[in-house]
Amino acid sequence: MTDAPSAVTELLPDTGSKRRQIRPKAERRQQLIDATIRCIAQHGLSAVTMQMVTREAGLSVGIANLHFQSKDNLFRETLRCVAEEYHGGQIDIMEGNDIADLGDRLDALLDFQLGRGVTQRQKMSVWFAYYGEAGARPVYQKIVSTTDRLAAQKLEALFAKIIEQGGYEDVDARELATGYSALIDGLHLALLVTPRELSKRRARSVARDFLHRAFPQHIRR
Amino acid sequence: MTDAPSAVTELLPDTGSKRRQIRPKAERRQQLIDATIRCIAQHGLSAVTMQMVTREAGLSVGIANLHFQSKDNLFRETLRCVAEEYHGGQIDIMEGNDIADLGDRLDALLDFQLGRGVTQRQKMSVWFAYYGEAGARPVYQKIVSTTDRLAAQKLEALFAKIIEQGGYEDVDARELATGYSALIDGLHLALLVTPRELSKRRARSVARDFLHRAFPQHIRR
DNA sequence: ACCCAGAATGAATGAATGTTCATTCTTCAT
DNA sequence: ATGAAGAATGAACATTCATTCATTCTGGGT
Repeated sequence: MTDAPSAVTELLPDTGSKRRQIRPKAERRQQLIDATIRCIAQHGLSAVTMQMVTREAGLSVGIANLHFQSKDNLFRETLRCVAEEYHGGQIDIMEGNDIADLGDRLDALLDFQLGRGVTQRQKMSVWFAYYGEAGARPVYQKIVSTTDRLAAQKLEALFAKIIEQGGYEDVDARELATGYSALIDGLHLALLVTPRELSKRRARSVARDFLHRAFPQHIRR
Repeated sequence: MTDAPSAVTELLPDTGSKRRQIRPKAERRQQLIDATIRCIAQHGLSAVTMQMVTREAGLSVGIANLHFQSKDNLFRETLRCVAEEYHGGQIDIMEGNDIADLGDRLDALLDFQLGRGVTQRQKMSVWFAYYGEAGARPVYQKIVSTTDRLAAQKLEALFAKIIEQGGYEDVDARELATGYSALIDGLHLALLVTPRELSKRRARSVARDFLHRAFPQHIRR
């Protein structure tokens, strides 16, 4: 994210330097996606223009269409990027075996979901901006639901293992996984819309409470 | 859409009649707000135009600015309308004394929140379309949080009464109310974005499960 | 030193959209 | 019947935006 100007390219600190830089396609794409995320967070999806994005990226207007063909496509790819980062992070924690204890693994998941990385206003804004349009745009639904389903399955599997290990009665893994996912989404929403009413600290506490009530042996209050 | 050029203009009663109707201001305002809701649900907030809304309402383009001054204002009023309907409905149930038993009252609340009226795709779409922009638009945040806070207080009070009545230990009313609200929001979101994965029936079941685990004597499985 | 593939630019273009307002029409009190 | 108040209309206007493309520039290969 930090725009380190590639080592010691020039002696001048690049103040207003308009020297044209040629960079590989992949790098420019990421640069534009990052700028799009910042713009959506600051101005809202519906107010974002191509000029805004390219200026934010420090590039010219033409370049967005060069690398993404259209605004629509740029927005789709941005959503895909955010979705993969979020769901990918969850899946890594859930299926990685670097944390042996199941309770600890669940804790790590919660930390990821409500920790610094994900609950930055920027990322949350983007997330819900797209949800807001998803009702009318099947494309967005598809992008999200593809990765979403995989994460949901992993979560259900983790819950099932915990249920088995703890010998919990009257608890359905699928039902609980659905509830937990919804709870996390709802907390993200509250953090975004009414940050005054809910601190991140309390959000974590609320989520832990949910897990504690379901798996008292694994998650302590 | 079918532009029937009224072959028999005068003889038919009013099929495709373009007779100008004059109605009181309040009625037209509601008519435009309803049309706005339908448009947002169908096309997404960012794609809605004034022409779209006024055509949907069966009126001319100029009338929106006559009654709402600007598109921005029309959108604000639409949000206010939806927010008041949702939060008002909840508050009526929670503070009304027509349901004596607290468990039954909670049940009624759940039915309202996940029942026909609220979870219509139309209303949900509008709801989240605004949430999506809320991060960048303080005005929207304010409109929602005003009514939201009141509903949250009522819910907390209801939970507190139930906790007292049931003698539940280790349950904090505020914490639980926050969690329940977040859960409901999250379920709405899931119903909107991945309706294939979650039926309304299962959403209700998930929410009941949450309440059952907290208040086993009041809410049965 | 030279060249050229292709990365980058930004003025120009055309389409779409919010808003205005001169005009038309409806209603109702008189 | 008549007139006035104001509700409703929609063509016109100014603006904004996505997209294009002729041109410029860069860096690596020879």
